This record gives sequence, structure tokens and C-alpha cells, in this order.
Amino acid sequence: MAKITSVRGFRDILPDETPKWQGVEEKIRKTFSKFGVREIRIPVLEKTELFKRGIGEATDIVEKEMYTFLDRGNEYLTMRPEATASVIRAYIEHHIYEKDPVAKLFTIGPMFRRERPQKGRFRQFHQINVEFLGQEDPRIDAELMFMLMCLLREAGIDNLKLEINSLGCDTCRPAFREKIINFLKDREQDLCDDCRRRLLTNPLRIFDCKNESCREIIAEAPVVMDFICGQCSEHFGKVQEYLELLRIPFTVNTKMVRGLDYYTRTAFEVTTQSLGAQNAVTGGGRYDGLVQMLGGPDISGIGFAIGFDRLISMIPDEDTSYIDRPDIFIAALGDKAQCFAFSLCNTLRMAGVRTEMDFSNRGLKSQMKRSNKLDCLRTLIIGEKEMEEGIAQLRNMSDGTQEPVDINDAEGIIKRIQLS
RNA sequence: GUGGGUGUAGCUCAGUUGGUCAGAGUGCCUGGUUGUGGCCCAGGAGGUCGAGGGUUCAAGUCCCUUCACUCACCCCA
Repeated sequence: MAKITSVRGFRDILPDETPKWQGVEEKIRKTFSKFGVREIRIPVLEKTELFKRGIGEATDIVEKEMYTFLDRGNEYLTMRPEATASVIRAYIEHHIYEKDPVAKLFTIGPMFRRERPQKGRFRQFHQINVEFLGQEDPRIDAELMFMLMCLLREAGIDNLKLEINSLGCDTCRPAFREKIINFLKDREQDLCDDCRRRLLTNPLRIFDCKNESCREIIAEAPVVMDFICGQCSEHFGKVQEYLELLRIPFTVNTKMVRGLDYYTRTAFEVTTQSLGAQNAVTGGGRYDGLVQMLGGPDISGIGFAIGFDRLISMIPDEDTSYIDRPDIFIAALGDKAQCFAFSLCNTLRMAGVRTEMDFSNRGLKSQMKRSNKLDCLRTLIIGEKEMEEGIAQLRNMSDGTQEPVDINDAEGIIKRIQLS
């Protein structure tokens, strides 16, 4: 029979890796709880219209990366390519703002985009999303970024760079957009092919082109900062002040732009050197018009998405804080001892001790090997002699020392394990 | 969607101009030690050389097709 493999870009996360995922998630949840961020769980499937309206018709995501299909009910559905639109949909649908317009929400789960896979990029990938809704104060921008940097540090990752920018709001951005298009049109012949195309689709993206002649042009181009309105400028200034107050290192990157249409004002990105070309670990920003755009009241919001897969891949394998080894292995010889050990093994487990044993009925040597392979901290050796005397040998696998223990005193064994 | 790289044992990979080229290391099993792991030594199992076609007396090696993986562009987390 031919083997059936997983779908391209969809991968299995194997038991050797899951402890990292669980460990990081646990740390992140603790941080969220300190900041009063509560979990919301949302569906993986949404009506296609949600993303068209939320992310923007003309974006690459909506144009060519979504898993969309016609459902039997004759309705177009889409595997979500991002979470913010869904969170806002739920916030509106359940009238969460009626009870309290201020909401701090997070959600964790898989997203789907049909791109060509490469290092750090999969068709099913995982994001940790945070949305702070109902507050426009620049302190909320700073607090969100502060929390983000805290939780990345707690996950054991450093060497990160926080870059921020302001994209302006609905009133000042169109003017800037027009300015930049005019500026670039005059120099169109010096732009690369990609950028000439971008001029029509998404002119702001030309800002992060790597082509040298494009960069030269960009260097002289007008910057968002020079065009944003008074309020946006003041907001951005305050955000920087508060970031400094909270001692968060950052750099202003006036060329940073975002690929989703809903972003306004503050935009930010956390990047690293260690991921190859896909160097963004987190991207986020303010989206003051999104709630209204999705049919809700005029409520502002700001949020970010952490690329969970990328985050995990940055944790060095030497980081031992995520490994989880058995406390004890019971090596039992002979039917009587095996029987006794089977019972003891499960008693220890119920008492919270991570216990392993082996039913193959092989010799002590191979059971010791298995204990070693499983990286058990200790081995309890119970042979026929020990069964008769009621005294087993508790061996420390790192230094090879052994001590006698009373096999009928499970509590005594547990205490000894928990002490060392 | 576009371009490059790679597919040989469970894993990581050698394999020269076509001619003992079916290999190493590691992992696994057994033994050296009849009740003591790791280190060492010996032995063993394990592969339609990604798949299909072609050239040739002869193909892991050359040609064509195809699939998969991978990196980069694009884009993004």
C-alpha cells in the first residue's frame, strides 16, 4: 500500500517537541494573567466575507493565500488566515462592549495560509494573539508592547529587536499615500519590476524593498512621519515616552509598513537574527477603525500576533528548562516482583511521581538500559531476593549510588524521591 | 506563483570518469558480565539507492518525466 503523508506545509509536532510548546504556553498564560488578559476561544472556520472586509480585498492574504471553499449550504467559508478579525467579530456578536467596552483578550491557535513553505513558514502555523479593545490612550500601546517583551523574555528568548512606526489615521494616511505615489511615479523607471507592480497594489510596501536602486529612491522619499496629523503625531510621541518610562528598548523605523489593511497609527514588529529570512516573531499595531468596519460601534483597538512556531524554533535545544524526565524506573525480576512492581508503579503515579517500568520480563541489564534510555533519575531494583526480604535497592542513575528502601512503605519511597 | 539545492539503512550522510558500490557513523537487538545502565569490545537484523521511463553488455552514477523535501524571492507571524 502506498504511504499517505501529511499535506504540504502542514506538519506534525512530535512528542520530543511538545514539552517546549506546553512550557512556553504555560509561561505566557501566567504573564497574561498578571496583565488581566483573558482567553477567548474562537472557531477556525469563518465566513469568507469576514476576512475580505477585515483584512482588505487587495491584500495578498485575501487575494491568493486563503483556504476558501463553497460549503454545502452554498456559502463561502474560509480557514482563518489570522485571528484578529475573528476576535473582533466575536466581540461584536456577543455585545461584549455593552458590558464593558474595555476588553483585554488573547487567543491561541492554528492559522492557515496557502503560501510556499520555507524556513519558519508553514501553511498551518500557530499564533498567540492579543487584542486590547476600547482604549485609545498611548499608555495602552506602551503597556501592550511592554507585556509582549516581558513574555518573550520569560519564554527564554533574547536578542530581539522592537521596531515601531506610526502609519497615521484615516484622515492623514490618504494624503501621504498620494504624496508617495506621486513621488515614486516620477522615478518609476528606476524601480525594480516588483516595485513597479507595488506602485499599483500596495505602494507603501516599496519601503522595505531590498533592491539597491529602490533603496536609494526610498532614502529620499517623504516619510509618513512628516505627513501624519497633529493628533497622530502627538499619540506617537507619547507612545515613545511611555516606552522609555517602562525601559523598553526600541527603534523607530519609519519605513516599516504592515501587510494588513486595518492597521492605523502605532505599528510594531519584533524581529530576530536567528530565523533566516522569515525574521518576524511578532507583528502588531493599532486598528482604530476595524470594529466599526465589521459592523460594531466606533471602538478602538490594538493588538499583536506572535508566531508560535517561530518562537519555539528560537529556543535553543540546550535550554533544559523544558525537558521533563521520569523520577523513577522500577526494574522488577520474576513474576512476583513484576506483579508487585506493577501495583507500586501506579501507586507512585497517583502520588504524583513520574514512574516508568517495563513489562518485557527481560533481565536486569536490559531493564537498566531502558531506565537509562528514558533518562530516569532513579531506578528501584526489585528482584526475588528483595521480595523475600522486603527491601529493595534505590539506585541514583547519575552517580550510581544505591540505598535500601522498604518496598512496603510507599510513602517512605515517595518522600525520598521528593527530597532529592 | 518564480528560481536554486537535495532525495542511498529508523536517523545523519559517504559512494571519484558508468564496471565488488550496497557502505560508514549513529540508533536498535544479542553477547562479553547467569542480578546493575552510561564507556569499551564482538556479532546480528535492517535498503525495490524517491517514483516512472530511456540510453547501455552494464545505471545509485548519464538523459527525460514526475513527486517529495528544502532554501530563497514574493508575502507575513
